[in-house]
Amino acid sequence: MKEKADGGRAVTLKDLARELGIHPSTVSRVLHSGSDVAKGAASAATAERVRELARKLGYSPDPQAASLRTRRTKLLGVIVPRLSDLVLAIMYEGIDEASAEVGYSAFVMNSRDDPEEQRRKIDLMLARRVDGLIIGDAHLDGGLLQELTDRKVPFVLMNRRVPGYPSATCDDVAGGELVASHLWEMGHRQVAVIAGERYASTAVDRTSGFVDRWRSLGGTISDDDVVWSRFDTAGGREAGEEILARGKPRPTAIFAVNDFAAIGAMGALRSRGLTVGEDVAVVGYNDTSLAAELPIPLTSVHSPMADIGRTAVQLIQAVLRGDKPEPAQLKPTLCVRESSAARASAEVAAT
Amino acid sequence: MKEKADGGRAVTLKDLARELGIHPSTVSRVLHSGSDVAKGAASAATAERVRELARKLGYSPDPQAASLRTRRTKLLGVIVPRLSDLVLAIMYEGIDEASAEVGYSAFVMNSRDDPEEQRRKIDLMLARRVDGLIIGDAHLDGGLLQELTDRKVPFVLMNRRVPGYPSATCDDVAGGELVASHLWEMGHRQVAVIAGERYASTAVDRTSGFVDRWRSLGGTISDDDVVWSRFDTAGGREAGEEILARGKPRPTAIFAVNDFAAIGAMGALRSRGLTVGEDVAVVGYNDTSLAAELPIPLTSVHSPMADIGRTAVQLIQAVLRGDKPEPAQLKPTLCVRESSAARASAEVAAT
DNA sequence: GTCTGCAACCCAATCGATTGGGTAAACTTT
DNA sequence: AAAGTTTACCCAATCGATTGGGTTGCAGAC
Repeated sequence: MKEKADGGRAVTLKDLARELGIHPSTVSRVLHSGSDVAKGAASAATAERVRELARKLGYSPDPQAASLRTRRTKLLGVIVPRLSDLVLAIMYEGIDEASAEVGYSAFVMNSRDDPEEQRRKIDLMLARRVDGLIIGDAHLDGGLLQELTDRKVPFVLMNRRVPGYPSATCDDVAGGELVASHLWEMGHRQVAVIAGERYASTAVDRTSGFVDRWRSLGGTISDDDVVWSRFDTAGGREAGEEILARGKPRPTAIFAVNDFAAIGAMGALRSRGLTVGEDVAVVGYNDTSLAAELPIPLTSVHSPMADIGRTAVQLIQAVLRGDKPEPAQLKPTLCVRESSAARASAEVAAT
Repeated sequence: MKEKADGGRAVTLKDLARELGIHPSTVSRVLHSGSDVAKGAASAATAERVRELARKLGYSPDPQAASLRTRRTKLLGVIVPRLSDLVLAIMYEGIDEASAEVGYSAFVMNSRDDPEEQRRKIDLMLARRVDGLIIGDAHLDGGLLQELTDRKVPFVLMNRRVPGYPSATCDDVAGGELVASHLWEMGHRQVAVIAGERYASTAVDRTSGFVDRWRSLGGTISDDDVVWSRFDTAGGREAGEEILARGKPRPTAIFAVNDFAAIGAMGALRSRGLTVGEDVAVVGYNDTSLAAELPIPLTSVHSPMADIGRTAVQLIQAVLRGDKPEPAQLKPTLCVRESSAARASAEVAAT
């Protein structure tokens, strides 16, 4: 809080140098290098004087100037579908913290999952000369990613994965499996899935994890028990209504791949006079803070969102060092709550 | 998507100049100035050649270099309590859009409403040489703000106001008044307020707007009908429980100054076996996307969150131009839903 | 007594864009 | 035709930090 302490301009290396009667480059070396380069650059006594004065005057290096020379901005660009999606917001909080810890700053922008916007935002970030990108809105048909690779732009994926690229995600297949096992054990035999957007690995993986496990347990589930939808509450409501409107026997359980979609589905059930947790079990995904606080608390797969963000920062650091890190998949856990705590009601289960 | 088009380095002014056989400064003037300075700098023909080549090579100016010279970074720093608060996330979306429109980029950081964090984050932003700050987490006892003013750091407040500083907020007093009028009209006479954090103008204004209007309508409300709390769901639940645990007659309506607190309060009511909207009306604030989608849809004061963000950008632009803009207060509107749609039940109202 | 080596610095170019101050040539004006 | 005015540019310094390549002075080696 003092780099402009006395009304005027910020303190520069030159100011320090002048004050101490030494050359700016010496000051730079002292301040810049941990102690390795610092040796040989100045005597211990001088180094101490430099550090002392820097502290006193509240010197803080101008990152603009530094990066002009070093060609590194210590800036990370983060692209998410929308920051008002709680899941992404929390991942971003993880990024923000982790990147600050390693001396980077993060920039976020929304793409609204619109391919054109994704391009535009990436361009904006590159124009700002970010050192690397964390992409939270990757689409499975990733032409864009190939292009970035060709252009040698360092990037990692977060939240959603695309095979062949480094990514930090939840192990969504495992998450889907957890739900399948849980619902099966609770005696459900008729289920439906609100699957999310087809272009997102989160949706695809959670769904396929669920479906595969369900079948391996001996359950049957057909393609039209899987409804693709938007991730938000309204999308979940529509999907829920679609499921209920079908001619088929009503499912005793619904798995929505996202808490917000699950909330929407709960709304649809309620509109039909059905009680969530009694007539129909509902399970969500991500265990957002709301899940536990809903009037009927929502069973949800807990995914370590902040850690996913932190991991993404580690991965991009590795990429910037020139490594090619393996995808990281963090483990989900199931939080069973009232919305799916009761066994499937006998008559229906017997159907 | 092409400034690094052919594998190598980014295109610079010098590259363009060399290619065209003219001086970099001429290129700069052509590209930089809208057409005013451009005239006199180069012939129309040359100007066209420059623009043409710039387009072809995908030239994008290095903002680092530019800002080193111009002392402007075109960067805005945004501080919010937490981005995982949907309200702030949406305001940030407004900022993001509006700032992009005027050629700025925005940086966000979380302060978690912790004064020490606020300082630290502000320092980080200033170290990045942001042109101005948008502060979304101002505390009413604003020593920090005075300090920033003294240091001549350009800033505006958003979401929360502090008298004497430029700010973009919802007219929270008016919002509180809307709720008071509504509940009064619905026949409620015993009410309680979940007031939020004392240090936030949002909490204080909404509460005082409500209380003052309530009294002017002839209602009575005492200090202990107002419970200060955190803004999140857990805080709302605790406050709700506190209200219900008091010896006093149970209120027929609760106004929570925040949707999440309202949801928490709804949970507390439900745990007691009370039905929201029948036994007790609940009203929230902000009309977040969830409000309408809850199992029992929540009456809420709609505040134009994205517009508040956009307005904050306009204000900071004004400050950067040297103006001293007046605080902007955007108008809220009331969205009545099921949680408060029924008239207060007669027996209780008659008490 | 010269030479080598090291410690402790200094110098100047560099990154890319911007900008105040030119200047040469062409074109008017009188 | 001399003087003035435009037009269309160019030059070089500047912003602040970094860095490869010196230089100086002194100590100890031979």
